[in-house]
Amino acid sequence: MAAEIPVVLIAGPTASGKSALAMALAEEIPAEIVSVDSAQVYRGMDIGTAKPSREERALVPHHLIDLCDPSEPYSAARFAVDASRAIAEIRSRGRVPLLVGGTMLYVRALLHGLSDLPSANRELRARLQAEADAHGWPMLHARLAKLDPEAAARLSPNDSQRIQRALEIIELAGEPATHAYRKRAANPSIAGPVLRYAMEFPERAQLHARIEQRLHQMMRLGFAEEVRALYERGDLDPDLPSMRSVGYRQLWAYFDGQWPLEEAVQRAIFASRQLAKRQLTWLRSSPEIARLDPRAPALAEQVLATLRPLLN
RNA sequence: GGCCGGGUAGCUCAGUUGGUAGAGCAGGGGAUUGAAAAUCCCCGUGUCGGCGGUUCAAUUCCGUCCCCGGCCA
Repeated sequence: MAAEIPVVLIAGPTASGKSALAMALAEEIPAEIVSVDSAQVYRGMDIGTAKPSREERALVPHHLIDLCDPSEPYSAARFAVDASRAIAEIRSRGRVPLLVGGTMLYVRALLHGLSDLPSANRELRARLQAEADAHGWPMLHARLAKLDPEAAARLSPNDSQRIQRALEIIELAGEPATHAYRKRAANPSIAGPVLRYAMEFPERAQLHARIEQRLHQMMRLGFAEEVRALYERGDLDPDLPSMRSVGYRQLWAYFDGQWPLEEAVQRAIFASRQLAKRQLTWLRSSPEIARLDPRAPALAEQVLATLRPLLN
């Protein structure tokens, strides 16, 4: 039965070798890759997101890549829908879905689900942002404290995004966000067995070295030219989710004349390390995810040993 | 060789009218429900270049030496 085909999750911080493992697995079993990556969904953002190459994509079908233009925001909710559909389709072909990526909120949305809440509202957010620009987020936090004391207590007066979202839910749902969460419990978006793995170097320094090497490699491949093309389009701005991505943000500031290229590169490396640290924090709160040492010999075999028996 | 600046946290620097010091960045830890590669919270002991001297007390004043800039020879 198709739904019984296991799904394999390969998570882990940036530059930890997730894609290489996925490709190695796909050589051994009939599989398709589902990207779990909030930046690879954007078209024209290839080098800086370490998007799989054309050759890799010809070898193994990849999903949830190049879904939208950098001018439009994607979201965790859309991901949950898109990913569960992709997983169902792959299973219906009798193949194994490999979920590969480091966007841990997306992993969570898929594995644990999201509550059924109103989606983002562009006009409302613009209005709240304008208020924040005029009076500061602490003022909006104070307003939230009146409408939903519980939510306000959880949030820092400076946590712009979550304050904005909480106020958005209240306005659109007509009730405090805290109540809405309770009434609409989250449900997992995928059924059936899920093998969970995460790539994690035993030493942080090893990851840091790989991150730095990879950023320099991206520069050699023309990362700066890629960002220049986006910068010169004229219709994008640095507040867009796409342009806030690691590397793109720093290179954008370079083209904007804020600092020299060398500094932009150094800052991009810092931002990558900080991203990796946050990804590892997510991972630590998920002990049910098995750890793999990226340098271990015959890595793919370790996973296949568990996976193969489930495929018959 | 002479003169002038500097040598303080991994880096860039502030500061102490003498009572052993603090910011930014980096780094570490945490949170994480439709922007998540985002957003936010917490964490700062380091022979204050070395050695002497003055002093109850020196990173701070004095001497000397070393190192790094700049200018002059």
